[in-house]
Amino acid sequence: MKHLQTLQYVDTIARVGSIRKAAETLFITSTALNRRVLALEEELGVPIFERLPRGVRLSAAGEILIHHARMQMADMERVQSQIADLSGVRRGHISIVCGQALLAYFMVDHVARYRQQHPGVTFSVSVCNRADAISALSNYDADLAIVFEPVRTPDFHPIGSVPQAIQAIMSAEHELTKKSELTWSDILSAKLILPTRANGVRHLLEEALAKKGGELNTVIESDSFDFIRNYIVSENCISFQIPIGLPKKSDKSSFITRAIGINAIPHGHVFVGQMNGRALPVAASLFANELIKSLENLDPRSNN
Amino acid sequence: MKHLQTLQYVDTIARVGSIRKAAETLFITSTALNRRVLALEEELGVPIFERLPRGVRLSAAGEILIHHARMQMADMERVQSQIADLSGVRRGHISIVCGQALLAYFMVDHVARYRQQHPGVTFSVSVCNRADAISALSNYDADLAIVFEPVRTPDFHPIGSVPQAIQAIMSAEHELTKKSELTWSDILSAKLILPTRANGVRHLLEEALAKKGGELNTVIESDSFDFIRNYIVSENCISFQIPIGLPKKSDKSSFITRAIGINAIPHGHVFVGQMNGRALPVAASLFANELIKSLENLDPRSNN
DNA sequence: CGTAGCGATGCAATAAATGCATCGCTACGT
DNA sequence: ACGTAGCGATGCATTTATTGCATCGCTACG
Repeated sequence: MKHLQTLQYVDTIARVGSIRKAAETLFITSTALNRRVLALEEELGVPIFERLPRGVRLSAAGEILIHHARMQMADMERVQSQIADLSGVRRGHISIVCGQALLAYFMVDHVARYRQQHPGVTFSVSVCNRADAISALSNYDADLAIVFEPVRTPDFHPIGSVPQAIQAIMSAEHELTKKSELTWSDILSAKLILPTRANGVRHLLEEALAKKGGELNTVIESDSFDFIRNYIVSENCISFQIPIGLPKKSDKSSFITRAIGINAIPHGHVFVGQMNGRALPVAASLFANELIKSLENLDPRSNN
Repeated sequence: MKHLQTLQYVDTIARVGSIRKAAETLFITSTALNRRVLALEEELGVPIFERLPRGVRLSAAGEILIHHARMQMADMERVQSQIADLSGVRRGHISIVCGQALLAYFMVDHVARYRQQHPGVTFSVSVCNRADAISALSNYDADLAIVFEPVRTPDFHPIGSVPQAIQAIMSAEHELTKKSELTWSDILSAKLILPTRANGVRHLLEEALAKKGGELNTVIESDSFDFIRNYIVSENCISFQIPIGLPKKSDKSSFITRAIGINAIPHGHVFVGQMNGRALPVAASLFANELIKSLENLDPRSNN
C-alpha cells in the first residue's frame, strides 16, 4: 500500500539500524530514504531517530511511532484480506512462530491441510523459543504463535489450548523400557539429554525439580530435537518430549516412548495464541480456528 | 499527516456522498480527488465507491476501508499527542458530544478549567441526543461522550458515572412548590412540558410511566431546555431536569426546583464514555480523568 | 592518523500529482 | 418528451514532488 510506504521504510530502518543498509534491502537509494525520514520528522516536529556515528536508533518519539506503524500495517493487511474475502477468494499470508516440538508434525499436517483447501494462502512458519514467540507477536512479525507452556505476558492472548503430558523417549535397549510408566526417581537415576532452558518441556522439568528436589543427571543439552532423537540410540540415556511433537505410531522406529507418572511431572499445555487486542486477517483467523478445533479433538493419549 | 491524506479524502467523500462536493470542501479540484479514488481502487483491486447518477456511495469494500481509515486517523492523532507530550507541552484537540443538560453548566465549567491549565488544547463541544452521541464515538467524530442514561451498545465504553435524581422545575407561583418532594400522583396531576423522547430525562420518565401506569398530561414537547425553562414561567406547568443541568443556587432566579420521591422516578446516571477498544489521545484521556474525578466528588444533593 | 562507514545536502533528472477542458451518462423539472 | 444540471471519467499540458549523483562533514576503528 502506497500510503504506508514511508512507515514501512521507517520500520525497516529501525530493524537494521542504519539508513544506508535499509536502503539496500529496500532497493532504493539512501538519499531517497534519508529524505523520507527527514520529511516525516519535519511533519511530526521531532526527530524519529537518534543519529549515531554508525547508524541510527529510534528516539522516544520513534518508539511510539514505530508501534503505531506496525499496527497500521498489520491492520491494513487485515483490511485487504477482508476485502479479498468479499470477492469469494480466500487469499493472504499467514505468519506463524512455534516451538520445535510443534513444528515437525503438527504444523506440517495443519498447514498442508489448510493449503489444500485454500491454495491462495501462503505461509511462513518459523521455529523459536517461547519468549521469542511472544515478542514476534508483539512486533507484528507473526500472526499466530503455537507454543508449549508459553511465557505469561499481557501481550499474549491464548485462543486455544490442549493439555500435553510429557513423555520419556529412549532407545529400545534402555532398561527403563521394562516399566510402562516412569516415576520421579526413575528420572533422577537415568542419564538425561535435555533441550535448552528456553524450551517448554525443559521448563516443566525444572519446575518439577524445584518442587521435588534431587539432582538431574544431565549429560547433554541441545536445542535440536533431531540431535536428541538420534543421540539416544547412541548412548544409553533418556530424553523427553510431548506427544504432539512425536511422529505417528507407524513411523516410530528408532526410539521407544514411555509415559511418566502424573505425580512425577505435571501436564503442560500447548497454546495457540495471538497478540492481545489485535484483529487478525481473515485467513489467519480461520486457520487459528481450525487449529483450535483440531486441538480440542486431540486426545492427549491417542498418539502415544 | 501526509500519508493519511488519501484516507482523509475518502472519508470526506463518504460523508458528503459526492466527489465533486467533497473536492470543494477539501479545496482541491474534483479531478485530483477523483484520481486519488481511482488510484486507491486500483491498489485494492476493488471499487471503494458505487457510482450513482448523483454521486457515489461506499461499496461493501469501502465500508471496511472507511472503518480502518477512521481508526488510522484517530490513532495517528493519538500518536502525535503522545509525541507532543514527550516534550512537555500538552497540545491537541478534544472533541466532545454531550446531552443538552450537561453542556450548559457542567461542560462549560470543566472545559474552561482545563483550558486554563492547558491552553494548547482546543475543544469542540457538540450537543446531541444519546443515540447520536454513541454513533459519533463509533465514527471517530468524537473522543468523549457525556450523556444521561446512555443507550446500551457494545461500542460505548463507560469510564465514569454519577447518579442523578430527576428534579421537577416550575415557576415560583406553581402550587406544587408547597410540597418539598413530589410524588407520582403529583406528576400525573400536573400539566407537563417535556423534552423529546431522545432525551435521557424523558426516557426515565417514560420508564416510570410504563411501570406505574397513569397518563401524563404533556401539554408541550420541546427539544430546547431554554424554551422549557422560559416557558414554565409563562404557563403554570412543570418540567424536569437533572441537578447537573441546572444553574448554581445563586443564579437560580426564574424557577423553583423540587425533589421527586425516589419511588416516583428512579435515579438515572450521567456517564462519561468513549468508544470501546479505542486508545484516546493524551489530552482527551487526561480530560476524561478530570471529568470522572469531578463526578466522583459530586454529591447529587449538593446543588439542588 | 588514515580510512571506512555514516547521515546530510546542493543540483539536475525524473516521476507523480494536479488543473483545464471536455466527454458520456442519468435523473429531474418543465 | 426533452432540455438541463449535476455527476464521474479521461486526454493533455503544467506544476510539483521525488529521486539519484556527487560530495560534504563527522566519528569510530584499526
